[in-house]
Amino acid sequence: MTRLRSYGQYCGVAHALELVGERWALLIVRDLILGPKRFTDLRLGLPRIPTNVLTTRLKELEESGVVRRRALPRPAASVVYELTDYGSQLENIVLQLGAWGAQSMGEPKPEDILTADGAVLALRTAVHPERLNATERIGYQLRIGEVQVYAVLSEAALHADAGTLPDPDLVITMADFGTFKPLLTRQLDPAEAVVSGTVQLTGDFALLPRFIDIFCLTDPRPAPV
Amino acid sequence: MTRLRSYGQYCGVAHALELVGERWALLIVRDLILGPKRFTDLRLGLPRIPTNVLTTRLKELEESGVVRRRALPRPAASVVYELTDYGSQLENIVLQLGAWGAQSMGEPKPEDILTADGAVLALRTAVHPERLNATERIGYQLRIGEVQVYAVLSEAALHADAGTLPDPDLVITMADFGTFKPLLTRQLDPAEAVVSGTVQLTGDFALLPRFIDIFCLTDPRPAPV
DNA sequence: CTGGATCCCTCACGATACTG
DNA sequence: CAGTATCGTGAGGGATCCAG
Repeated sequence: MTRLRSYGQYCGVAHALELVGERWALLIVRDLILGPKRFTDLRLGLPRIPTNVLTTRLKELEESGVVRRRALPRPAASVVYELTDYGSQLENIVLQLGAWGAQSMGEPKPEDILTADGAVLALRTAVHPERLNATERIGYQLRIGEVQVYAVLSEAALHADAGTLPDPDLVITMADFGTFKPLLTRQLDPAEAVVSGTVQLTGDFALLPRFIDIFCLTDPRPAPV
Repeated sequence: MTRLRSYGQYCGVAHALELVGERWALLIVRDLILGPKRFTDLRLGLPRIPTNVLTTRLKELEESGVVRRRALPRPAASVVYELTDYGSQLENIVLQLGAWGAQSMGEPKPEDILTADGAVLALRTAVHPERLNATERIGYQLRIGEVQVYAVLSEAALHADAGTLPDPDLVITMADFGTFKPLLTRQLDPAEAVVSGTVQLTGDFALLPRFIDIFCLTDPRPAPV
């Protein structure tokens, strides 16, 4: 049933692509990086995926040892999919691939969506950990189109997730999520964006440059671990 | 003609996969990492690829700005494909993907081949640059099945390529290329392999442990640049 | 409501043959 | 050498249906 199409090469890259190179597979891994998810959650994050393809991919990834299927204990009569240890080793590769792809990403097409997971991933990709300092404690709330995500910098670490923060130091709002990437790549000047109303701020305005500094996709980046 | 199937997400990973996520695409990039290649060279390195698919992929990769098609000057009435600067940024990602895939790679199947490029890539992936030292100068010649590749360590850098070396310090020969990966992952004990005849040596035997030490896929690795 | 299974259609892939 | 042409197959896309 699960026929793995071989590339006919004894090569790590070829074998890796046999495991996670099928269409949709790496996007499933991407969504699972942020934590275990149910079938339906994955569907929502991958709006165009046919359910049969999702089923097939999950089976293949499970068989490959990348994903584990786990039944939740009572009372949640449900099932979650999560990355195995082996699958988790893809995390940095997927993030780097995202950073590479983001460079050549233009305006969003009309049918494109931005998920909260996508925004969180973008923050985790873009962050420059070496620029954080231990004494600093900042809470950013982002509203990007419909999605709400937050980023907390404390103890030289980033905590980013979907949802809202109780007392953010700065709320950054943009109606169009097409604004987000130019901001992170410095194609869009923050000050200008605020003046033109493309980006709206609530809170300590002075924390915006710091945000751009910490989350910049184009600055040279020390190698991730 | 070139219809790019969209994933419908405004996300760096999704966009990256639209550029290089099609079947065979990353293997083409992989082969081009080692330098410009002609159409026929690519065919030889990708033994199972249909020529029309290779043509299509090259066009798509060119359109995506990953690959550049360049006509060679006279007298070589020919064409080569090479990575653009943007495409070259995939190098580390592809190597890391190869290291990830190699971990779960079993015995080669009967139809699998090993190309010289594959072996060179494996060496460049497996090398621990931080273990090289500036004073050391070693030339290894490897014969893995039919392929011949060499690795020269000098001035704390690795030079690996297909072909032969004039005066190697150690020649490492293995008839079956299935032996190569277990050696690099320390699943196969070098001393045992030599005693059993799976691996044959000519030259300074004492340089074999050093080889395994420098090229070890499983040891924790400082982040690549 | 979650977690799929089934059906049908289309197009990308794969194999082979052929050409400038 | 560097591709095009042709054609069959099967994986992906999309809608619908079903069991717990």
